[in-house]
Amino acid sequence: MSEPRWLDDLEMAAWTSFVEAGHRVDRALERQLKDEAGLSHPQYEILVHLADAPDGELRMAELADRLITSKSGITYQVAQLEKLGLVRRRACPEQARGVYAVLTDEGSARLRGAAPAHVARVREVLIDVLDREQLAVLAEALGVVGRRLRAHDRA
Amino acid sequence: MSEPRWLDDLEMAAWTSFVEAGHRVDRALERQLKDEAGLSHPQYEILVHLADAPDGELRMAELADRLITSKSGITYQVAQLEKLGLVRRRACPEQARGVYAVLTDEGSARLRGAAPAHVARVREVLIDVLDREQLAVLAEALGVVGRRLRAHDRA
DNA sequence: TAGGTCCAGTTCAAATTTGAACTACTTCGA
DNA sequence: TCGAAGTAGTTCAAATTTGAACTGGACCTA
Repeated sequence: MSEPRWLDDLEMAAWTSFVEAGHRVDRALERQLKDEAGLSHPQYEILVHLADAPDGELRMAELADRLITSKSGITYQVAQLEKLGLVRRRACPEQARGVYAVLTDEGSARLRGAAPAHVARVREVLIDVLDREQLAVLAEALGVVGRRLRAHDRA
Repeated sequence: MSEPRWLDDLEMAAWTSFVEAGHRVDRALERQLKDEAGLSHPQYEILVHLADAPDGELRMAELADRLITSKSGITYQVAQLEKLGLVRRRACPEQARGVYAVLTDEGSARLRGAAPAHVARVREVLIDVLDREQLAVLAEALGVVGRRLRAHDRA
């Protein structure tokens, strides 16, 4: 290991802000969803990604990749959502070992009901606090960071 | 609930980038610390905050606030670190019910050993990917987001 | 077509995290 | 000086998360 290059003041400020904001926003939304929709954040995210997908269905591995969590975590959370009747499993017709998670009508309704309050909170804690220029830089800068790691994670 | 104001393209891009980057960076650092230092991210963070504090000690509640986690979570992780000999508990002399977590010499040494590789990874995944202007906007924008929520959390 | 290697998901045990009691001390206010 | 409310941490059970092993097919390749 060579000489470490420590972070200067600006770098440190960017780093700590990023970490703190990430954690606090997470917690705020976790609470909001639990209180107002009775869903955990991972559960809500699963519903969102399914709703976005064509036919409201996605393979388990695809879900794990999008939620940035482990395969077993997805198995568990999809099982929870299945108990709630919000998601259904469907064997993949071609790939024998494949499984689709499918959004049910009830899941879709639940998501529609939960979304407005969730979006309102997202605005309140993040979006509406920033101006357009800041949003643009965030989108661009963190977009690059995310894509680099995503590519690396898949490799 | 009034009409929800949905997110426009820019807002949505900022939001999803923020969430994805947050999760992926977290995971990358989690792995790095576990592999190269044998510490979990929360454990590492505790050591960092203690090292920053005067006399290397902090009250349990103060740690919980800085790590943005629950009180019981701190009790648990400090217990883990105590088993490893990296942290020690000390009764607070004045407030009878108070407890300090204190960084031990061994904890301090472990942190010094772990820091260079950790910083290198932080640079690799986030800092060195961005230019100075982007870092400045990140620090400013997310700084505001974090401080607002921190104030709210304490209230 | 036998044997090897991947793959997609699941299962399992262990570690962690959470919130809700609970414990004991402190601090007020009457 | 009594008792009600607060504080600071801990404990506990339940929920979640993780990685490692496992399962059963699919896909080579000789």
